[in-house]
Amino acid sequence: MTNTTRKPARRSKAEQRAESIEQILDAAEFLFSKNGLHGVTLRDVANRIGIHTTLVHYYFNDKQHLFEAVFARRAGVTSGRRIEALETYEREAGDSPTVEGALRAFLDTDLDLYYEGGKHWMNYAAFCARVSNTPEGAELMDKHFDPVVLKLVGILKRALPDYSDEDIFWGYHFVTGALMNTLARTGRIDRLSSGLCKSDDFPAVKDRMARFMAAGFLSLKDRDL
Amino acid sequence: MTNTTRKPARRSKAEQRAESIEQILDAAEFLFSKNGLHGVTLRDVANRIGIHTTLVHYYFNDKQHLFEAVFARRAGVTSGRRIEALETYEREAGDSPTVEGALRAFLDTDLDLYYEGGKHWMNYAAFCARVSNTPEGAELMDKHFDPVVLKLVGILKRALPDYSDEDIFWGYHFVTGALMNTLARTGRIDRLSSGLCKSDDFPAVKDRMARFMAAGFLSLKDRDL
DNA sequence: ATTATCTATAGATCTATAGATAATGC
DNA sequence: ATTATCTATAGATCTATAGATAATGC
Repeated sequence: MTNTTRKPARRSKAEQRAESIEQILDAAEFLFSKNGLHGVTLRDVANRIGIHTTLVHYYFNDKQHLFEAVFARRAGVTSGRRIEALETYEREAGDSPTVEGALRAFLDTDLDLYYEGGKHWMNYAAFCARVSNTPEGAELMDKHFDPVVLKLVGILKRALPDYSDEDIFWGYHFVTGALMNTLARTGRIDRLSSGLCKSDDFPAVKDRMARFMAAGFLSLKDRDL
Repeated sequence: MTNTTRKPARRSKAEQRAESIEQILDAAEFLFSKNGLHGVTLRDVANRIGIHTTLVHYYFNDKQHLFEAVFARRAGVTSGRRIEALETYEREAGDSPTVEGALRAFLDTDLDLYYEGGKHWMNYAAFCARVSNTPEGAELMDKHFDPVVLKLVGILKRALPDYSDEDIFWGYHFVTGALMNTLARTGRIDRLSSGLCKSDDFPAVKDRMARFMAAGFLSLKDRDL
């Protein structure tokens, strides 16, 4: 076996730095997804990858910064992909976008990303869901995801021109709740259904979710209240 | 002013015990709803009501027991009320229950309880939502809420006799996600909608939710996948 | 010379327990 | 006599920092 078939034993400092940072972020992402900001110590993170606690400080200063770095690392990818999918759909649909079309661009694109992205992306999904209803997570959700959500809302308004803004926003509120419950993968649906449904089965969710939610939106027409 | 118009200055030991326990549970409920199990210290709880930390130990042994006591205190009430509402609906609907009717018994009954129950019930709602996707909360959800959920699922199956169990359970999964997002009252919908919608506005949710979700269930008929 | 990593440790905080004090209950 | 509450404190753990060590980079 020649030397060319294996990685060089020596890594440049830049590579070493990048690798350490990624390892720390991966470990933190997993642990935060399970236990939240306060349920994870810097020691937990360091122990998980066999480094010293102080190295986490060296790279991230403190726990809050580490938390925000975990959130930010993948936020741009999911947000960017969905914005792109929504813009593509808008062009295709022309003057007559539908609720289901917009929701497919928004939801299916994201579910695919996590499901096809492997373990780390699934951890990130759980992380987002876990922290979405915490004080720490709330402002990060606003900061990173407001643009893509408002893009979706804009298309929904065009698809439902006679709807009030309140109806659109409350509909989105239901959609995001259902999505977060999916991303969290708590195993509750598995236990409730005696194993018939699996929390990890994002394709099963994708098969149903956009259609389900689109019908929900349409049902709000002519509410007699 | 005579003595009969005011409460007696002396409380019996039983009263004193009950009052201290309630105060501790109220404080813990509020703090856990904001920061979760790990984000709250026993000192935080004690300080909030001006007692010594050790008194929390005296009544609840440790933090985990306090947490479970907070969960359990009101779980029976919400579960019982909804089971009763579902049974009443079943009797009224006879052989032809509807999805929307079942969901109204399940959702509206609960939203009313929190909204009309005042501050403490709203805190409990946020507490449940906050911990529903945590390892600590998951098993408590199972333990306390499985019966009422399975009751709802049973009626939904009768309302949708040609549906697969998977479709029913995934539909419930969407419903509970949207409900938890409502109970959490994170303020995100407020900010997204520039104040048009309010997280606290449970009547607005009640006006839309059962109808929205019922239409979602009905849309899953004849899925071509 | 610079930077990645580790050693040692200070200082703060948290949980939990033992035992004292003060009130109620019989 | 019993029980609600407080005082004092042990022991564990956590964050954060200062400074040493070992590797890469020029």
